[in-house]
Amino acid sequence: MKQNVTMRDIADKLGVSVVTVSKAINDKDGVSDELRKKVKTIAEETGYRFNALAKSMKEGLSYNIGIIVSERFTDITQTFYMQFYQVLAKVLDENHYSGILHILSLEDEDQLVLPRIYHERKVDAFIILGQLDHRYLDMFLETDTPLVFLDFYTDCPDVDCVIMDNFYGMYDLTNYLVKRGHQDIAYVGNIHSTSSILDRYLGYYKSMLEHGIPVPNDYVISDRDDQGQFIDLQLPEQIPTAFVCICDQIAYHLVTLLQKKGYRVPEDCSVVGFDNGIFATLTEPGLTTVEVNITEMAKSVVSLIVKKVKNPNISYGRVTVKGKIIYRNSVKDLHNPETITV
Amino acid sequence: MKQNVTMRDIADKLGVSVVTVSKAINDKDGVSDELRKKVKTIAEETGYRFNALAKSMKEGLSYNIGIIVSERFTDITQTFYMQFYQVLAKVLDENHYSGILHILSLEDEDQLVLPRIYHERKVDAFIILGQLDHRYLDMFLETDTPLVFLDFYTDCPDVDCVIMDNFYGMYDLTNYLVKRGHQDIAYVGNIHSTSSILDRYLGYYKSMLEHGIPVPNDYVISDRDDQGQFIDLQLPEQIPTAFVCICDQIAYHLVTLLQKKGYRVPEDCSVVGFDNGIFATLTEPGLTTVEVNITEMAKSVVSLIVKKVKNPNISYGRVTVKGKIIYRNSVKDLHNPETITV
DNA sequence: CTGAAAGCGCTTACAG
DNA sequence: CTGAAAGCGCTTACAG
Repeated sequence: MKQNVTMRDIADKLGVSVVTVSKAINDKDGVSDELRKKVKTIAEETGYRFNALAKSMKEGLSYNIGIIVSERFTDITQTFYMQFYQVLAKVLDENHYSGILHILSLEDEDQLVLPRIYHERKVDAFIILGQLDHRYLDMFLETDTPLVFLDFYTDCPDVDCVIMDNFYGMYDLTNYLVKRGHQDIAYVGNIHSTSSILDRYLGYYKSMLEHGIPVPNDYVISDRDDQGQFIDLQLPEQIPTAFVCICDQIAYHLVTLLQKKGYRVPEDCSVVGFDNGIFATLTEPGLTTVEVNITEMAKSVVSLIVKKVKNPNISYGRVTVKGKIIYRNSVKDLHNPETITV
Repeated sequence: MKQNVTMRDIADKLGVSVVTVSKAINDKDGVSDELRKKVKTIAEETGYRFNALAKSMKEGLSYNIGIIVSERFTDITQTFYMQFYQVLAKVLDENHYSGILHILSLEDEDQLVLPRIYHERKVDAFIILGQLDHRYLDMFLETDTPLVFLDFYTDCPDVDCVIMDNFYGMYDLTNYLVKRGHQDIAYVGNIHSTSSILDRYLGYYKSMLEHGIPVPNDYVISDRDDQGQFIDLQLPEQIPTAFVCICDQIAYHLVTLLQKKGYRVPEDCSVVGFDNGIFATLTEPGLTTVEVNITEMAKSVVSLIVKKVKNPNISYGRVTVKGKIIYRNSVKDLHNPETITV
């Protein structure tokens, strides 16, 4: 088999032009079916592989999308964004694009260094997965590159981003607890850490307001300091009947803590999480939680990106994707204390 | 700022040729320092970005590497390979390459469908991360693409692969237990599941043989069936003083199981894992385990790949990377029963 | 030190 | 339906 078979080779073999071969291979008009078939047969026989680079060169499009994730989100316990990346890779592939992951180091983020794949035009657009420093984002937005933020947003409504519907997700989850008879519901999470987390809090708060349930000060429990480091949880004197947690990981810690103190979950106290990640399955019982619809978000963001590559001037703004409650056994039904299930 | 600044634009602005601009930008000989400086200044001012595609076109190299991971290894609890991918992306970037992840679906693996990035020549070589079906591997090896296997190997010694030194890793870990006075050591893992796991078993077995310690039949406990599905662990009638586990995940399950049955770890029974992944930190106490040196493996594999792209005919065979024992508190020192630490 | 020519493998727009 | 010409943005090899 020859090393690098090109359209030229096929053309020569058939005594036609490369233009014709190109049309045949790409299923374009302007070739007879007969010739097309011949071309394809020869292509098959010679082991011809299309050279996407050459096409890219001509079009000025690489059909690659850069995906930027801060180093901060990649430690061993934070697997969520890598899970996300994986789905993105699949969805991009289905759309004939490839994803190139760029882990942004803390130094580069601070020094406002753009990735090499930007400087070398290796990608047509970027997806920024997870919050970055404002200065970095602002700088990035100044470039002419199509950009979509994924799983976070900024205060500028024109910037395109795809986010989970945190607000209604948590609202629905809290309503679920109320329907199960809970009135004493505490909230665990630092509401000042990210916009998503604040939105979740507001969803909880809306449900509480609507049901006329008071939220005492010590019922809003911080889980991390403003630098994002986890801190010890300060439980209220009187343990509530239910805890709503910002994410599964902190719910996992809470369940462990409660069990250590001798409380049974959900018999003595119900706990719900958010994300439906690995931590939701590690507690005993498993956590009732809200599943982030990663696949749907990936599809949205890819469809936005593809459109933006073609027309960089359109703005789509904030796109929201619904979550879904996953019912496990961490919630007690106070109306029917015997049954723990849904 | 002009949309697409090219070397042509810079050349025109300076009244020189593109050849000169090219040399200046790429720090090649044949331009005066003075001119070079001018070129770089203009490049900066105009927001010129190098077009890697054009270079690739000329050289016939994309500077992309495909990384193939089976869908099988990407579920929510298996974060190891994504962790690996992340490090690969960094190391590739340092070497001026980019990584393109391809999640291989079970169907494509079964139907022997090669990835799109292969057919479109979007990558110069492939890293196959994690065991695939033999038929698929054989087919892949038949193509002219440079290929390196990562974290597994086959029985063919010529095929390049980078693997963790499972044998000596487990050998050292078992020796450590023996030095701490353990004589009653069981093994948890299905030795028929992968070559790595078999090697780990053999490392354990070598240590036992060397120390003249017998291994009763019920001391080799399977953790999964031959399809890779986890099964319930069949503990021996008499609980040994220590368990050696194939991986942290199964060690985590074992610790949970033992604790449920009322055994304390490590007071009543010591447990060690392998991988130093997320599960090693989720037990109480944390697991003593062997750390797979992901960074070192990534560096090895990238260096191999880069060499193979330049010279596809060289074969490097099996390259082994040493692991490292991470000491936590899951092992009791039988010689000094008071102290649990190292 | 500087640059004209040729070419990487394809596609587009146009002519026949 | 078929194809000659031009070009995408660079680099290499060679001439001056």
